[in-house]
Amino acid sequence: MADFVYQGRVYYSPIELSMAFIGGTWKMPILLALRKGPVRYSVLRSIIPHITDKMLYSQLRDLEKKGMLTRQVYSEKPPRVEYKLTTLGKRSIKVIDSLQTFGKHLMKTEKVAIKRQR
Amino acid sequence: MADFVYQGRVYYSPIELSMAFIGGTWKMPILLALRKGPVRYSVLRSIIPHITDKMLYSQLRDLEKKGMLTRQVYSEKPPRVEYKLTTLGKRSIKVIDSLQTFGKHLMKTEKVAIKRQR
DNA sequence: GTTGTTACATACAAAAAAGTATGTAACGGG
DNA sequence: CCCGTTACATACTTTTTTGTATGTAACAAC
Repeated sequence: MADFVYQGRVYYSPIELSMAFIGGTWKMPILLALRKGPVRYSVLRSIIPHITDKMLYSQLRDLEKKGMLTRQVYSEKPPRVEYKLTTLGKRSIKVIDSLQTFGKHLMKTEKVAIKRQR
Repeated sequence: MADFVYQGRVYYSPIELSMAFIGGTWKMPILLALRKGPVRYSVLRSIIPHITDKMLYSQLRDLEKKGMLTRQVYSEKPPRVEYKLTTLGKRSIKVIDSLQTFGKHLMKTEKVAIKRQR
């Protein structure tokens, strides 16, 4: 497989390209949060544990740029903005489900300690 | 989902744990290279494009530590070492296939430019 | 006895990703 | 008129990941 370029970066394989679309700490949690339909910015921030404004904002922009989701602004008094999966974004869900299934299996079989909440 | 700890690191979700096992630039190419059976160190280095000794070595050690593969040493004159998937490693293959399928789809539909070899 | 092969191993530097802190604009409520 | 909410936006720092360069030990071939 020959190397290729996407958005100014070099990739060595289709897998690497995949990871540019759904990899990193926050893209998959964001995509999963949108699987049932459009969700507001503030809701995303509240339902995704630990995420900060900076990461939510920058990952949403990146996912939008890559065609994984669309941003819809409603001109209301307190502004309302909703994010929604595109067809491509929906296609990524089955891949993410596969990763999640594997991760749940690991949690059952590996030495994983539940962390106390505080 | 509560946070949990594995090998001294905190994870927020099963997906993050999955990525610890197969994520990064080199783990998936290595695992795929082993799908048909045991492969020697030198063969891995020659069939995985762009990988360096340092990355191959450190990723093999990490995958071994995580129980994804086993290392078998044959005491021969020029030493021979073979790496082989465990049951867990084999289980990861279907997840990686899913990512690869998604990546191939992206290559067909996104603005991807093939890079000239040199 | 110099070079080559096999399979690592490590020091150090660069690059990429993520986190912290702070700010903004347009309102609305009290 | 000060505070809170919504949805960003940016500067800066820290952490993590990856890459570069170099070295080693045991032979074997020439």
